[in-house]
Amino acid sequence: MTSETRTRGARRERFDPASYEAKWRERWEADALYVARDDDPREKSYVLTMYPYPSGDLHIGHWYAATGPDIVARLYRMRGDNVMFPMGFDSFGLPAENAAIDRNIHPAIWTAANIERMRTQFKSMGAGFDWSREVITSDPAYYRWTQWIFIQFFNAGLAYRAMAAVDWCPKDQVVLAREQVEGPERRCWRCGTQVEKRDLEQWWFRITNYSDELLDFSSIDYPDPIRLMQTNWIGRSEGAEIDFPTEADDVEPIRVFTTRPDTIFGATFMVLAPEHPLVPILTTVAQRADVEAYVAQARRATEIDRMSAERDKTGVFIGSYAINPMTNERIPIWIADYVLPGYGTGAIMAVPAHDERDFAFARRYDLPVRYVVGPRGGGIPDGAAFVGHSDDEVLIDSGDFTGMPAAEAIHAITKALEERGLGHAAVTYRQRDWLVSRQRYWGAPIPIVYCTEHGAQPVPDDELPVVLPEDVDFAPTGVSPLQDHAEWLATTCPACGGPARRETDTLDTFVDSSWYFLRYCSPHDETAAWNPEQVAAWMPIDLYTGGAEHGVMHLLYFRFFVKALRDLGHLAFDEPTLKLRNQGQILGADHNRMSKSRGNVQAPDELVARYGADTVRAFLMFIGPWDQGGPWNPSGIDGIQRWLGRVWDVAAQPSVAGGSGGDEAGELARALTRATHTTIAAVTEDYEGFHFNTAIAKLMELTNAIIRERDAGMAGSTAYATAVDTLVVLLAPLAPHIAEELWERRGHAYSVHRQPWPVADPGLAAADTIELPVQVDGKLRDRLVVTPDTPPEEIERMALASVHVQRYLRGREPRRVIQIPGRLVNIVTPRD
RNA sequence: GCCGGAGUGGCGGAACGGCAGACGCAGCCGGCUUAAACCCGGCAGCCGAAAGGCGUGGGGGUUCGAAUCCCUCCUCCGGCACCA
Repeated sequence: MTSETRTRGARRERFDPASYEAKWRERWEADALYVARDDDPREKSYVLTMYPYPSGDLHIGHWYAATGPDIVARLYRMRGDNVMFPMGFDSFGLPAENAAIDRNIHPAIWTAANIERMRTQFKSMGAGFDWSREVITSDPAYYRWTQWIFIQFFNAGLAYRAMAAVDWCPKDQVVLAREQVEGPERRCWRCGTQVEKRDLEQWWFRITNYSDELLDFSSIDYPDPIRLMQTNWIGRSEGAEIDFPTEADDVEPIRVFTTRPDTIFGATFMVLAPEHPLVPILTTVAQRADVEAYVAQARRATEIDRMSAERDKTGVFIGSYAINPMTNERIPIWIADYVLPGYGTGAIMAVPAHDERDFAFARRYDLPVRYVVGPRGGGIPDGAAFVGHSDDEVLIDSGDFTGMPAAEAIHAITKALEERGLGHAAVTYRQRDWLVSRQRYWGAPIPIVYCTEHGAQPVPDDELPVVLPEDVDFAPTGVSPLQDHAEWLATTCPACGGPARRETDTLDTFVDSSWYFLRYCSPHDETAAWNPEQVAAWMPIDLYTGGAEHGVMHLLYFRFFVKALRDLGHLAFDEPTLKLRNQGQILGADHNRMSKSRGNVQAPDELVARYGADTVRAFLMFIGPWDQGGPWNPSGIDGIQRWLGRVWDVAAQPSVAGGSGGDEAGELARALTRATHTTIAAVTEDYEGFHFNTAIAKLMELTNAIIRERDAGMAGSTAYATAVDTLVVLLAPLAPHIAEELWERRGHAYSVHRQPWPVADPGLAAADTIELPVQVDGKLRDRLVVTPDTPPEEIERMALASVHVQRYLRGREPRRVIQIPGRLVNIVTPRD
């Protein structure tokens, strides 16, 4: 904590953030300084940071995540944009329900209390959030429209109900979307428990309709890692679907997907997934017992066992044969669990010579391996799978196609099959549809009723929202707690008026967060999910920030929502945000993720009490590149405190321009003006580019320059007054409270946050003289101080005259002299 | 295994292919103080008395010049993982 400061004997008023920070926050709120107005004619700028789950307390990571976009939003605002920077809460979800179970508090009450607390904590950081637009997703006024969107999707066939083997978390007693199961051990993203497979009838969103469009990033600016994650997740593969006839009568052929139709002459057996529908039909009597045992075992095997690439491949011959359509050979049909039922057609042509997995399987069961692709120059590979398929490889032993480059044969063989009606080019994706139903209470009820006569019927719009009943037993049973609520459960069919039963599953909370950014545009509209004019005016988001951990979940889902709602005629743009930036994660001091159970959570409250909000904000932005994050380490916060104390020292008095202090035209004044303008240019660029750490370094340098000039007697000059005022304005986005307080003390009109952003004058930023490094053979040997307009011949003459250079030249003529104008001189010595 | 990102002083980190270590932290010396804290001034990559030499994970390459570009290897972090 700073005590009284002494500067050259003069006592100045203490730098005491506690004396003014709260005062200014109240003033800003009273003046609606950050409230975005729909009728503002200036250019709009929608800046958004991912809203948090109201877990109970803000930790330092929330401050870290929010301060970056707050700085940029404040920059945009000072530049004259009409900025919307809203905040809300992603308030449905399991922790509330678990708290209810553990502590016997209703989820709604627990959630409301947490929101209250976190809102207060958020307000203490002085961020320029527009709280008038706050969205709370567990509010019926919000989830009414989540349900409305579900019904739009249902009516359009984008929401459907289907039985499937799904991931089930035995601890949370709930199904999970595939994206929510993590790592090779298949753990629940929320609690870390290993998931199980269960066959359940669930609700899905048809996100795969948009797989191709989701691969297109041409109109948006996303970080490369996110683009790659999404691209890999969607996993587009081009190849062919090929039909292999079987010997059985009246049985459809086996359709396979392959990316390597060029290897078809090497297909020596077939493998079907154990779940494949043709398995019971094609299994011969002799093999039935073995096959049934294997299928049963595959069903029981956990996802983990089954997916492990390390595990030995197992399978069973089912007794019948298919015909290779190119060679007309009989090839045996096997089942094996390394073929997955959900990808491609759930069946493959096995080409052991050119696929690692098929090779391992063939080895184990002694199946034939036939090489049909090899290096152009000959030399037949042996003893391993040979996977090359470029123009450098050619087909061998492949009938009419022998000798053709493999890359060409992919298309030629596909075409030949197509002409015979046995195949066609095809594309498949790894991405699956999004499983959205959850067997828990604290979520938006799926607005569907079941009628024995009419099946699944959407709840009519005028009956929305389907409100969660309050009096339920939350104990997890594997089915939704709503199933025990007879009164809520019973309803009537919208089609016939007869008795019907409500759907009891609720929606994945990622559904809520897939459209909250739209709600912010017209948060109080009671007649629609959003007002079309206001959405047209504000959307798309100009800058969205958040954690990269949402790369294949939220950041994919919200893109899907916008595209789907566009196709349903509700939106007129293609992407939710034009620009995305990810902040790094602040880890605990122990280098682990902050979590209550680890006890490594750093709360901001005590830091704010000790240092003030501005110091905490500036410190967080100073510790390193914003997109990098890192372990929490408070050493260094005192340095930030000292710096702001020095800023206070130079700026806490009225601004006096043109006073009696120093020579206005002298070198000192020019140097300070130059420093002021180079700082404006650099800080502006750094703020915009999210390089807050270097922006702060440059603000510190300007502060140090100002102090030197003050000590040199320049404090009364116009250049000095301008430098200090500029420093305060440049500081405003980063440290809004101290900037406001100093702005007032310097005698300027409220508010610094409404000041126009300064513009650097390149003429004033230009240096009178430059220091030119002189290298000999690339190593620094001397420096020249010259004016920028010194002719190159003169610079060369001066450089060669340097004693340091001459020592290395030893009287010889230089072989070359390289000049980079304004940057350096490099003298290359002769070779000898 | 595949795909990314990253390795720079005691620490956090700077550096359009052009002065490596900006800006800070911690440290040391000095001033202020009865004293300490705060504050202020200075020093500070490593080796060396100096001249100078060596330095951006290791090795190689391109270049007048490489932390930066290329190849290769090592380590750490993240994502995906039998996807045919």
